[in-house]
Amino acid sequence: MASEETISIYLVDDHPVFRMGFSGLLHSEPNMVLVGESETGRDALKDIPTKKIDIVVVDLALGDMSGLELIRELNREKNDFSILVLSMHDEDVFAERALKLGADGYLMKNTPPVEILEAIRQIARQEVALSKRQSDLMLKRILGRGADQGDSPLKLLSDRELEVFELVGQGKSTRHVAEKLFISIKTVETHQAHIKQKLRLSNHSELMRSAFSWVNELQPTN
Amino acid sequence: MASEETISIYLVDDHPVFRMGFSGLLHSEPNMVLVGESETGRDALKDIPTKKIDIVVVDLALGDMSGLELIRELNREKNDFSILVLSMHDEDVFAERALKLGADGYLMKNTPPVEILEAIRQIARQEVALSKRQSDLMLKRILGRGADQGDSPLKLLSDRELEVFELVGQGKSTRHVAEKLFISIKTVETHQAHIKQKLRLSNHSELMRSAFSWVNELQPTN
DNA sequence: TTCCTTATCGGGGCTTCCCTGATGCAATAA
DNA sequence: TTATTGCATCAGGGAAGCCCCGATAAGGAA
Repeated sequence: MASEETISIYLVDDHPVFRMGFSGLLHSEPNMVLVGESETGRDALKDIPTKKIDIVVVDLALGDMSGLELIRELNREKNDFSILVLSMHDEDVFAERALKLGADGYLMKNTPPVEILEAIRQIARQEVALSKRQSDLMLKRILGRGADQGDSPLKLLSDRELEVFELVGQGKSTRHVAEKLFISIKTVETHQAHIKQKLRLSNHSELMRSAFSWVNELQPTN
Repeated sequence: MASEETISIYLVDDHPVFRMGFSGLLHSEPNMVLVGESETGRDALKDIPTKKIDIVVVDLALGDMSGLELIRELNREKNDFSILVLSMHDEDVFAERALKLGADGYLMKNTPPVEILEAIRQIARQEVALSKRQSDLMLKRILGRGADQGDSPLKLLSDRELEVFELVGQGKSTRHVAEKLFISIKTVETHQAHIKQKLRLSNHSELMRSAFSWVNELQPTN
């Protein structure tokens, strides 16, 4: 618990040059040690259980499997390490998903090294590590409406709004939604406006992106 | 010209940890030296002309501008360095474009370090450096016969169309795309229309969905 | 040269976005 | 009982976007 304790780190990333850089970065830190690394999700799943590890750092693009999948697999069995995602993927899209699957932090790969090290220390203290921007966004979303909805902000939507949201996610136009529901275009527009308010989406593009990714997530084993 | 000669290398990449790894990699090579690096395209365009450089290594995702644009800019004026692209972007989509814009090699970031060093040596010898797979594909195409555009329909898109597609995938409005590219809204609309034709997308919703999933590399657009 | 692709734009009609409203209904709180 | 709140429905109007019809100019290929 004291800051003197050495943090054991395992890296899963399919970019050899990045692994070299990460290794060098940890070498400059006296109380961090890289205890192993692997290039693929499969290797990681074999290797990690054989070691004593505090933090697993994973990329999301792994060649053989998605990093998200790896996180799910790692957390399927009881373990005593934490997970930090270090990826070039848009945090707006993936950070929340990664945390839901059991990650403890999410940083983009262009994050300055000092901040990466700081995030590792945070996670070692059992805290959650996110960029200021992203953590603010999530807090706003979760605290914004009180303890009303525990998990999904979609619970804020009324039945009718959810119907509209789903059709938007299927790529339907405003007109098409109106015809499908036998109501006026103007009414659909109002529903869309309310959805944007409730989900804190600033324009129609964000609404569509949100709806698309929601519709696409209906099948995975959550 | 002889293999004894030292090769001066400049790196443009927006991932600090990757730059560290690359720097370490070159340190292990006696006849290669890293003479400078920058994080953005703008900095690179300022810095590079002030140095004596043999090879510029560039990433395609640069934050402030596209790496393709940087290559075009670098070659706008006469120079005496070669360019190696080192990117995580799909080589099927980008390798040929990069070469046409004046790059001398294209490797994916998950390439083993030895092959990266070998590519640098090849380019220093004025050869072209590509993965075996990619060079075979290009040869086949040039020789007239091959599975031409069977794999990724994105290859059908022109450079400009791909730029627009990417911005759409980032949730940018038509107006915003136009401002970003310094062209008329009408021109952006034309590009969008051509993209829809080439990718067989029937309306703007489908275009957005396709672009979203592509930029996030969830699953390659079928 | 002729043809094709690419990149750039315009007109005009229609649709959608976004804002400010409104109405009626039902459930709940004061 | 009255007031409030949330829900679902709709209108008007200006701005923006979509989608069809074009066009022009540059560059490469046949």
